[in-house]
Amino acid sequence: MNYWLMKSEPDCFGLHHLMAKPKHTEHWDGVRNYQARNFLRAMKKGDLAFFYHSSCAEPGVAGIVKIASNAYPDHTAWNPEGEHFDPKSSPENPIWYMVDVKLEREFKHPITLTAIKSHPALKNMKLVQRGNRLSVLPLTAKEWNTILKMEVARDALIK
DNA sequence: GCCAACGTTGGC
DNA sequence: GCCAACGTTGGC
Repeated sequence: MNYWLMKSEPDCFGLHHLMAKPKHTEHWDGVRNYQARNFLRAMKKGDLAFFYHSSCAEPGVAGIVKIASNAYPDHTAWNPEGEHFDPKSSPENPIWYMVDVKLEREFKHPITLTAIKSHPALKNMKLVQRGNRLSVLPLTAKEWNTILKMEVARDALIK
């Protein structure tokens, strides 16, 4: 079991868009960065990932998704009309990959980037390191559990 | 909208 | 292989 963090802009495809899909499942397409692609290919069906909202008013972890498939070729790279077209990729020689994700649950209260940055146990997270721009990145089990505990603690605080 | 950080491209 | 130019990401 591995843990991941996947970024998306909520205006484009947020957690609620995923919730609206049949079976709360959708493919995670459009990754066009080799390092992020390699992480996608390292994913195994059954892994868990945080759904992270980026480039919005309050960036942070919005919920949890389960990786619902192993990686397979991203066919959106083959559509010349599509936003994510890449002429270098073909069905015979796919460059880009995607996985299916299924929404597990939405956090009652998102864990904001500010909260993540201020937590001492998370200072080595890839997310908060200098110049990080990867849209898919791995988490340690410790980082995963720390964020889960932050959600519980925040919930208790508000009650 | 600004800008820092990074990846990619292409000339040499 | 080097590196300048350019495009993109994403927080602020």
